[in-house]
Amino acid sequence: MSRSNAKPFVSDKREAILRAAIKVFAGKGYFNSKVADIAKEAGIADGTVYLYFKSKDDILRSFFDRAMSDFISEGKRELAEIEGPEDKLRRIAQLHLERLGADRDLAIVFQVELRGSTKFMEEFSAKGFADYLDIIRATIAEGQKLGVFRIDLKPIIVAKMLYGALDEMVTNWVLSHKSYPLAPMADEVLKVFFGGILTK
Amino acid sequence: MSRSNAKPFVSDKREAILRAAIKVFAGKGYFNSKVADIAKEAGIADGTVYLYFKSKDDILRSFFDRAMSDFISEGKRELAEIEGPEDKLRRIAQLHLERLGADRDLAIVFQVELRGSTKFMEEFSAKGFADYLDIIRATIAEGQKLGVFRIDLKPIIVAKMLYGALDEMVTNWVLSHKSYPLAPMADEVLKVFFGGILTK
Amino acid sequence: MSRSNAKPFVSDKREAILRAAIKVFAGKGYFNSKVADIAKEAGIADGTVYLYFKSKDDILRSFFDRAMSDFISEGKRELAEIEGPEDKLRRIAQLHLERLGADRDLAIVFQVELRGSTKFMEEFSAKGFADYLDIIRATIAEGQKLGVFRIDLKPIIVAKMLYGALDEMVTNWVLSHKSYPLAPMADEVLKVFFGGILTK
Amino acid sequence: MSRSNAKPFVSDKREAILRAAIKVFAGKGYFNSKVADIAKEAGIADGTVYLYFKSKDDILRSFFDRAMSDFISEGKRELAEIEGPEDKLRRIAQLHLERLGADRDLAIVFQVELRGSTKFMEEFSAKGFADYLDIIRATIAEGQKLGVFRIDLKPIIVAKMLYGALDEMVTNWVLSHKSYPLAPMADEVLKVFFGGILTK
DNA sequence: AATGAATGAGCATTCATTCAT
DNA sequence: TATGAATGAATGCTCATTCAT
Repeated sequence: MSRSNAKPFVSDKREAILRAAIKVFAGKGYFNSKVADIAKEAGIADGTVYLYFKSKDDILRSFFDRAMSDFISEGKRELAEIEGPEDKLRRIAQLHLERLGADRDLAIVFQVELRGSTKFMEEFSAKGFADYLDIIRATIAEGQKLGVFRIDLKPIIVAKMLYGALDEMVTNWVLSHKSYPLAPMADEVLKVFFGGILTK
Repeated sequence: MSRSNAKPFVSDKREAILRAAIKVFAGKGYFNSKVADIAKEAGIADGTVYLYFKSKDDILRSFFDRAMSDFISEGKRELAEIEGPEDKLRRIAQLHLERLGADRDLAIVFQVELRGSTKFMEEFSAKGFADYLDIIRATIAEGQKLGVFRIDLKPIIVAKMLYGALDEMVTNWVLSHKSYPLAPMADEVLKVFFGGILTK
Repeated sequence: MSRSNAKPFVSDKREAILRAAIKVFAGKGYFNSKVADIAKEAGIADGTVYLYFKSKDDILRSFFDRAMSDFISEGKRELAEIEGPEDKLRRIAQLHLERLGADRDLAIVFQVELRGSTKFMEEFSAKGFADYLDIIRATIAEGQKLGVFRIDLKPIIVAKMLYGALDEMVTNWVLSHKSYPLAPMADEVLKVFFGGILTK
Repeated sequence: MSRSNAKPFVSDKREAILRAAIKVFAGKGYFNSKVADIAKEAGIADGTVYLYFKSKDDILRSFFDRAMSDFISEGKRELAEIEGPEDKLRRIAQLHLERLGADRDLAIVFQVELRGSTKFMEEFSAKGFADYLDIIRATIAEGQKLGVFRIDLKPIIVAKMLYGALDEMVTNWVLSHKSYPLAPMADEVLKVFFGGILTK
């Protein structure tokens, strides 16, 4: 019962293009990348790209959609097994930095290329990104209800803070010419996030 | 006592181009903006742009250089008059959000357009941005020495956290279709930053 | 026995562009010719030109390279079958004028457009042109060795003289609004060249 | 009786522009030279050029007109004092090479820049150049009438030959990276021109 | 006469996308 | 499906020329 006649290869080439695109976008930037560069990197002809994607735009969009929904579903699965809101936030932060820290090209595209136009940004923040932020927000609200987190804070703002802090760690890591592991920074961030910086 | 012999108009046109460019960049994105758009917005001929700037690139760069150095020098001036590190950080956060919250076009360019290419990003983060982050870091280190801030935190990471949190507030504000004042969020951020989110 | 599997069309378009370019350059001058003019003359899209040539410059250069090497190899082939140096020079002069006299556009580009910038001139004189002049020089030196030509003359100067004389015939012919056959002038030139103008 | 209020300064600046233009044209070619380059070389403002010349074109044209008429009137003056056609031709050849050999910039413009477009070429050959060629032709015809030159040669063709030979000497000298005196080549050319290259 | 800031038409080249094979 | 040659719209920048001062 071979699977070789099944449909898995359709997406194999789509996958290859996507991977090639990330590499190319990460290397020279979205606007400076040519479709021909992507095709060459993927080892296919220029025209073939258009059998799998509507446009250059569509590649970036598709990449984001998939990466984000992967990330979110993976996150939800992991979070389902965790009890306390504090541990949940910890896991979110760790996942965030682990995932991006494991693939520099992906991180570059997320932190830099995806931000390069209001058009993309608005579209993205309207999509998966809002979902992501909402998971954090809900966890914080849950913690407040349980009395674990301060009740005088607006959950959405706190969520943005955490996201912003993590995001900045990634951006700095991506732009830094030094090479250091990203994931461990999650704990540093959480130390402040949970306890504040004041001595008392 | 006429001012007519002064030479105030030399930079007037340069200024006009810069303002027009920010407006145009904010509206359609750097890569989608044509030099002709900027010229028309500034009410001058296309070629005139090149009497004041070397290239389209140079306009964005010049804008950033000036905005950043203005911001930093203004910040240093204000901070010089403030005593405690806690108040200093508070003022930094307020200035950050006041300044960007007062000019949406400027904010859009800072939050979105300036991030759109590793080339710009690396150049920018190497310049004024690093100075800015360093001011925050130094203030935190100062607070640690004075015993106001926890000594078990790495100042540079804490600085990035604060910056990242503020940055995220601005980005959300810029992309949001709702219209709300940005500056007040400084206090919300600081509440968490100073005190953490845990109840105890 | 179909030719449909042959690959004869690869250079057909390149050839067409080259021909179109010569016609356009001859008509309005290299600097006044637009790439779009060439494309239209060749019946292709503007961008297609760049599939076959690196730049507008490259078209002129390619034209010269090919014309010159064709000319030289044809000349060498013909000369190989000729015995005496006198007859060789005669054949060179005839070929020179026949070839250019047969294609006015080609002649215009050679006599006028190719001379329009020291950049081109230096490049061209460094290439095929020097080879051409050297063939004449060698033939003259050979004649001197055989005692057919005067020994008190410097071969390289005599070669330049002959070339210059022929060149001037072509230039005059190209610029003249009258239409007369160019080739017959070879004999006129040679009459003087061989015998001098003095009566004794 | 001072001449300082007379009109000589009008042409002083015109003269300066012309000189500057020759230098600039010789250095970078007519099409690559900017009017601003010429103005700077002449030490005046860009706009001032247009007080003395209608256009960039007009500068080149004016230069040629003046140089050519100077050359011809000087030639006629000198020739008037010479008796035999043989000596006349010798003097013409010497003057030709002396004049151009004495001013490399002028030579470059004459040999290279002036040839760069059929437009210029046709105009020039219609003007002073035809006069120049006619002086040579007339001298040859005169020599034929006097029995000094062979009667079986067409004077106009012989004139073009001499001109072409001299022209080639100048072009080679201009393009050569070696530095040698040009004027002495006149005698070399004439040796062939008068006596032919055959031993008998 | 002289200036030089301003103009704006002009153009080589690129590259996302198409389509005949 | 896959190809890659062909397309042609799009644009940053230059520079001859003008003109208010």
